[in-house]
Amino acid sequence: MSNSKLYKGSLSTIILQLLSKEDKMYGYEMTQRVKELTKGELNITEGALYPALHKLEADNLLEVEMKKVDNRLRKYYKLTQKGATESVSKLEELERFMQTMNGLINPKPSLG
Amino acid sequence: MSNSKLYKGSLSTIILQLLSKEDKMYGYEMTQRVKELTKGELNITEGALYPALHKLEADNLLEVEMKKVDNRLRKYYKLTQKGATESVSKLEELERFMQTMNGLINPKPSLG
DNA sequence: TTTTCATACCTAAGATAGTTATGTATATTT
DNA sequence: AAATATACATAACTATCTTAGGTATGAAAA
Repeated sequence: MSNSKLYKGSLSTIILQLLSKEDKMYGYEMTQRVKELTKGELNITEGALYPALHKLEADNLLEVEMKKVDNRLRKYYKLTQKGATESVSKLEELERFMQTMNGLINPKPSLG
Repeated sequence: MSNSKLYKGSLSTIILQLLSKEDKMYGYEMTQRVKELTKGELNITEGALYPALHKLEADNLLEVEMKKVDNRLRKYYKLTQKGATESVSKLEELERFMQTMNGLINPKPSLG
């Protein structure tokens, strides 16, 4: 995924975020999209991605549609209603996380 | 630690960051400091903290000094030279991570 | 033409970093 | 006297990832 351990725990957030911007995507496409959006900084491994997709589907956040393209099978994922809601709260969670970490590395001096 | 899984992988960064601002701290003090700095958003559990401190010490990033205060034992940790260097690179890593995540949730439209 | 690379899915073993629960001990507060 | 705060610690469990493999098709390079 990356040499940095900070990405641990962020994969489902990333997937939901991708799908909130794009109606439907398939797994391999997500790895490529993330690679280009992050200029190679983040490479999602398939061993992490596919289990994560299956879990999101099992949790009813994603639904699947199979499609055959060029004689090759693709599994397109899209957000369910529940998934759309979750993607919003995951985004808020991420923003809260970043604010919190910022407050830790750059503490405001207490007034007084 | 927090209900959010995003903090997973950030603990050593946080510890090093605390110690780059404060000459020496002991474990319990770190949990309290983080709690106040994050207004309760982040509570470091002892089950996570102590093993993390031991690992940082084993990796030669921290050194220990025992002190008896009020008849209670405290283990004060401070950065080694190596730890000071590492705290800087961990900080850069965190900032890169946040930039990357920001680029994912708020992609710049490609020019053209 | 055969091998390699890209596309496209998948799982399983192992590593790692947490949680939850528990233990010890002293000091303070209720 | 009992509960809470201080201060350390470990152990069983869980979740998420890495590493390493597997299947299969199509395109490019050797």
